Amino acid sequence: MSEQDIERYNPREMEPHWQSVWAERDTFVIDNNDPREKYYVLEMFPYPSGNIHVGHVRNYAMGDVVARYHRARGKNVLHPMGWDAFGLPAENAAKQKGVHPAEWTYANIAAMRDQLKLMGLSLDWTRELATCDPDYYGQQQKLFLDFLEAGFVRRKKSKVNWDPVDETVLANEQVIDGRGWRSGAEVEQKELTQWFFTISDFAEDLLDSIDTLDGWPDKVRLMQRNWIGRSEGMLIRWEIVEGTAPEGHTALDVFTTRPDTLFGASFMAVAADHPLARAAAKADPELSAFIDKCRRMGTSVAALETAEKEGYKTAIHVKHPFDPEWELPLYVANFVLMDYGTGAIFGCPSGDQRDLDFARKYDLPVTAVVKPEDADDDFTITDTAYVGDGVMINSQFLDGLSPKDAFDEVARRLENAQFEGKPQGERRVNYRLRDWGISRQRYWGCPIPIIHCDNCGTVPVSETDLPVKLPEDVTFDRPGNPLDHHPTWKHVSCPSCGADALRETDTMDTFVDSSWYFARFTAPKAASPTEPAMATDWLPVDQYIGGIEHAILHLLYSRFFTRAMHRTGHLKLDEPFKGLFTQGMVTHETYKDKAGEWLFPEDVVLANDAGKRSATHAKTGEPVSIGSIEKMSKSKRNVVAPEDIVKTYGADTARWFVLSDSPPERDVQWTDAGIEGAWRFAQRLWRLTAEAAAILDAPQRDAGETRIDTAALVREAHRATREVGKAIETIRFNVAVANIYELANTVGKAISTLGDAANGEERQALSSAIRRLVMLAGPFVPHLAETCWRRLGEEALLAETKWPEVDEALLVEDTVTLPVQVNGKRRGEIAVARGAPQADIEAATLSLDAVQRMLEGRAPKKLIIVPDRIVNVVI
RNA sequence: GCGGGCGUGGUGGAACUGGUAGACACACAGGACUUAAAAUCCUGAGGCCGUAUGGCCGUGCGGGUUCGAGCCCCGCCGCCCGCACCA
Repeated sequence: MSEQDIERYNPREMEPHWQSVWAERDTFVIDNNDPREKYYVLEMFPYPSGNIHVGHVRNYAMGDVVARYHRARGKNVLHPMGWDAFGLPAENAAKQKGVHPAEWTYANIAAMRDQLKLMGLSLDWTRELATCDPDYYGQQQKLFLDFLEAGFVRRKKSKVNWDPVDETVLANEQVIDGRGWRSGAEVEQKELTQWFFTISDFAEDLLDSIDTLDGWPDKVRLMQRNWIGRSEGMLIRWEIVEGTAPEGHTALDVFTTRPDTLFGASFMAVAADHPLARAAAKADPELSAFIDKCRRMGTSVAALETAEKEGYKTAIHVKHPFDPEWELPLYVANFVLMDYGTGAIFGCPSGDQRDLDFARKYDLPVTAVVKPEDADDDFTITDTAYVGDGVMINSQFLDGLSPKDAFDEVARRLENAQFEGKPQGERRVNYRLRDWGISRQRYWGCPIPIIHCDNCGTVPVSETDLPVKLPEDVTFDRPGNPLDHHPTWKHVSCPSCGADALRETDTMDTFVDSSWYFARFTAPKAASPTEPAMATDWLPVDQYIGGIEHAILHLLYSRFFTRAMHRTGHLKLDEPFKGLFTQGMVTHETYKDKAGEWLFPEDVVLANDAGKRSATHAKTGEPVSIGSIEKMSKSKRNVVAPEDIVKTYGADTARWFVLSDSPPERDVQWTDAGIEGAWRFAQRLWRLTAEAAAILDAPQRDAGETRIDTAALVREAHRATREVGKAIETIRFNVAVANIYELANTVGKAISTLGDAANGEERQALSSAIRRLVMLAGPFVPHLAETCWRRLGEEALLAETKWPEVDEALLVEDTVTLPVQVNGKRRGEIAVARGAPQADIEAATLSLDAVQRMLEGRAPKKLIIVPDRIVNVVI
């Protein structure tokens, strides 16, 4: 057959064709009543910025492979797509371009939907949702009200992280290095009344249940554990020496994880915002000034690291729980945090470096209370605190105990001691996890359905009045929240007493929107937040795929939401995501011109001269310096546009490239050579199919000799089927790709040996192998595979065809090649029958030249035979 | 500081449960086809020595366990990530 007979595969023609065929046939629209086993695969939904980037391509290509594979395995697969559509960029666009956030957002969604559709993803678009749609956020308001009623919502005054540029509140986790995660502005402390979800009440369950999430990466589980931050300790009540503290303050509660070091205490310290500090400051201007100074202290890493431990000594003293004569001074200290534990500590300088630094600065006593096992009895602390295990010293009745036993002894005694009608100490588990503040002073978010009435306080909006819709006529010409500036929207009458009242003008953190969308997808048009029966059928999500940047917040919030929705009757499970996969980023080289300006890859011409790479500017011809490989970002201009790639090479090639080579959890580097390699493979798969089809279409060659090892060809096809299936199931797409290549190589060799016709046996083997090759490639390059499938004479759509079975019996070879080692070094190999008797293997081994040479006539000391695996001769 | 991960050819990476290290791909070199180029196909290749049969070395470094270690153990080095004044 000549070259001309095989046209090149043209994705520009075939990709839209198959996409319209799938759409017309509703191939990917699911039927809830389908009795087959259900499988839910979900990729983290995108923010509608207006453009799909290559990272999205990789994320959605992965999900699509999983979806198409499981569909081929005969499952009813839910694979939906939606838009995380609320958020600040829409308001920024409104400010900068004068376009309404809704208009901007929906235009972006339309553009991105078109781009996504180019990729040929097997999505059920009938379930599409956008969080900015009142149909969605109205249901979210319903959830809020149900949570409020169930006690999962609190309103409290709290110090908040205020972003002065965005004029909004940020969650602790949205503050990175003391700066707003979006604006980058230095965050200030401000006190506001805020709405909170009581996620901290769920801390224990959220922590313990991590153990059950065995489909999650260990790394993410660990990150969540650390974030929740459980620590076991004691709450100890210290008596304040009468007359030293302001009226009404008689006790100081302290949380400690080291009650064993109680006899090493030399001072007490409270946070600047501690009620006792505030009370004392009223009569002490100097203390008041110190507290102000603490508040002004930045929260940036630099500020924290350089800030010296400082304290202000108050007149207040407390009594040691085990010795009423022992009085300790109370400091207000800048390193004590108000929102961890009780905001008060006892300082034990010998056992804590911070306390030691503080003690040295203020000349406080340092008593060692734990000495290392092997230290002398006169063990003392100089400039390093001892935090390790050992033996208690200088601690009266605790002397000689281990710290752990000392802990128990202190707990026992203080639990039995009474102070102000309560035990003086109690065992207590403390969590680092704080409640989730959701109030945001923004327009483009879900309104909090609450009305503030002077008579009735905070009144929930009646359910029949939901959704509380965002007003459309808003302006962004001044800073702050447009809802607050709106002339009429916030003025309503109280649902309870009818008096004039005000709407809550804060909207919800956008993390709320993404905390339950996976559940909404199971019944996206339901009149309630979920249809519990549907949700029960589909959830948990079998495979969730997204970026590692959401390892903590989004996933933790979603876990909390699922629990809260369970308790309010919307769901019947606690854990939303059975399988989780966090994929790596897409990176690209960076380029700079002589002036140090970043350059787009398309403006750079690369040259490779015997391994030496150089670059010049495409237009000016001036030299360009090649910089480091970085995550693709607009600021560094090291981006490629998926649309351009799809136009040039087609979606299949892009999909194939982002899934080849690099393990999915690792970063992948985008290179021209890589995408061209993928393009070549696509053409090769098409050519192999066409060549195989030509042989199969040709008249059968008369039964003559069989020129290829047909058994080996079929075996390789089955082996590849097994390996590719295994690799997809374990999300190792690069391994799947390698196995597809191997099969392609084998098929290619067979075709070139066969020429243009084959005998019956050869035809059968070739037909089987090429069909399997196309089927295995299907989830990765669906349009191309569909085209090949048709070329092979198949009538049905590949997308509706079952995954091939693996005949394990075919994979067992009759003879095996055993490597033969001498003293652990490979010296040769023998071919024996599978399961051959030891004696045969021994004989074959000993007759090897290499073995005989090494033995020099001696008998081997030992002969280790691992059946069907390896032989090792020990001399 | 605390916690976790990773380290394999020129490059991305494979390697079952401790059993032939380097699959597969990229880049490279040589060859075929072509007026030429592109495309395609074939061949080669971890390093060192050797014409070759072959030998020695080799998975960050140093030790150890084992018939056998990329994989297990101990001690280092380097890089990456998460958390970080959390009592």
